[in-house]
Amino acid sequence: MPLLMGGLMNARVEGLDFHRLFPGTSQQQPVDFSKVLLQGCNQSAVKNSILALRRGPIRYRRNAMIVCEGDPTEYILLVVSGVARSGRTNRDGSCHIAAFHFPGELFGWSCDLAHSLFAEAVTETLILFLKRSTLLGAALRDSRIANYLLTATTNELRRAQENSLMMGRPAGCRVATFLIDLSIRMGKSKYLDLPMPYRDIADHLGLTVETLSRTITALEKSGSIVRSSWRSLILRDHASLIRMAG
Amino acid sequence: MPLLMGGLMNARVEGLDFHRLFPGTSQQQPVDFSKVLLQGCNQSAVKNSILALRRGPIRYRRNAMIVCEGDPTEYILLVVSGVARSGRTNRDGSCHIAAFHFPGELFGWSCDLAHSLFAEAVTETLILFLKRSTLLGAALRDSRIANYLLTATTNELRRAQENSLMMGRPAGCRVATFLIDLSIRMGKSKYLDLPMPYRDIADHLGLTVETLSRTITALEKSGSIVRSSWRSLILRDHASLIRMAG
DNA sequence: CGAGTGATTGACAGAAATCAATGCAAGTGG
DNA sequence: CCACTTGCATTGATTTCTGTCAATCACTCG
Repeated sequence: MPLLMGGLMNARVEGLDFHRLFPGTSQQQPVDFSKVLLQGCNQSAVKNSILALRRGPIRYRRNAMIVCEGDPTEYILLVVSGVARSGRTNRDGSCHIAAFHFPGELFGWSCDLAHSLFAEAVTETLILFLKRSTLLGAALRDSRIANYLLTATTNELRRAQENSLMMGRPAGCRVATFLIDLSIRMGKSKYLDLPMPYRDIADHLGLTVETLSRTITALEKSGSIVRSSWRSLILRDHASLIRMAG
Repeated sequence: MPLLMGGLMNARVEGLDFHRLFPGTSQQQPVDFSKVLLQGCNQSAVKNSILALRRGPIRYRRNAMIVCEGDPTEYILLVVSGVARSGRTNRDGSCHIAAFHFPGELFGWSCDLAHSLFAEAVTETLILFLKRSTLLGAALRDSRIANYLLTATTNELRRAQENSLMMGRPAGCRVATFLIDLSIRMGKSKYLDLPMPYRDIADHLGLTVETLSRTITALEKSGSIVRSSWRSLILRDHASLIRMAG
């Protein structure tokens, strides 16, 4: 276990044995939270902000609610492993997923008192809770932490903007954009295992599952992608996908 | 001229006489930039960041380009007066407006080297250019400035999220949401003068001007709003608008 | 006054939603 | 080990909404 191994390995939090919470780790290979944090950013100073840790990590099962809309924004969420989604349920029952969150990503940040979006676990997910006030205090003392938060927020802003621009485009374009984006975020350029059900993707893209299914079938027929197995895609023709994404 | 009157009134910048640039001001009532800054935030410390001012204010005519997509992100933009829009032009010629920006709002922030969106003047607009590197340096020294930037970015993020959620909904809902939001941002609850043409609103909502026009006509027929004159609306039935916005 | 921009209205076409049924795989319990 | 259930995905038929094309109108500006 190289590099950043400070005093963090003793991060037994509130009586929870985190080795049991991290399926992939053993007592011999303790988890370094600062490493997870740094996945999202290249500023090493942020390691200190881990000290703001107060609660967690907590493990959530598939579809488990992490925070509700309207919950006080006491904590900021950091994905350690798995995938989370944030969004909103409309009064008519329809649901819109604003974003998916991958390991190393910070989300749930807000300047309001209440969360404007819910957060749920897409897969089995491990979430680290950072106390908002503590983090803000740390940011006030250490401007490098403030800069980290600024960078994280700016990235999320960029993503949200791209998303809202995409929503005005036809279905094929949205799906192609989503697939490309997902393959980049998951670090795979060719083989893509969708971690979330079609239902979620449709809710994210503002489509119905039926339209999504038809669109993916069309992409397959056109030869841009191949379905290797259940929720496993092969992006065969990157160029044509990018062309569709416009 | 109360309160914040520091040494800022002598803010003659690069040979420009800003009294000529501010139509509403005279030599006797110099403009206090920090006041404009503070419209967007309640942190008085930010006044210092005005020192990062390097270029501007510059006045733009209707539809004038302020920054292009791909321009280096050397400067952050602050709307002093008027309204600006930011967005992107697709290869097929269609245009999406990501956001409108009102006085006191900071935009064009990015962690990338190039602007991902263009910025244009909707009306006659006065823009203050804040040098990115200077502002970042100030943020490093003074964490209160960093916090101001964080707050501004978080607000923009919130707005972008709301926008992308809205884009998945039917036309009537989008228009109602937009009108309510605009009336709040412009500080009017009842009488609403649209500062931008229908073309821009349509591009922002992902609709065509025709659909927008029809939707507004429908809103008028249903009694929710009344058109008092050219681009002037009266929001007659707030409750029903909010109901439509869902 | 005429030209031009921006908004409105109508007829029509096309894309996506909706409704409904089927298929497919994983997990459950006997 | 096998029916059975359940959750997801697919496919087809039909409707609804929105975009497109085209004509007209209203207002502003030169």
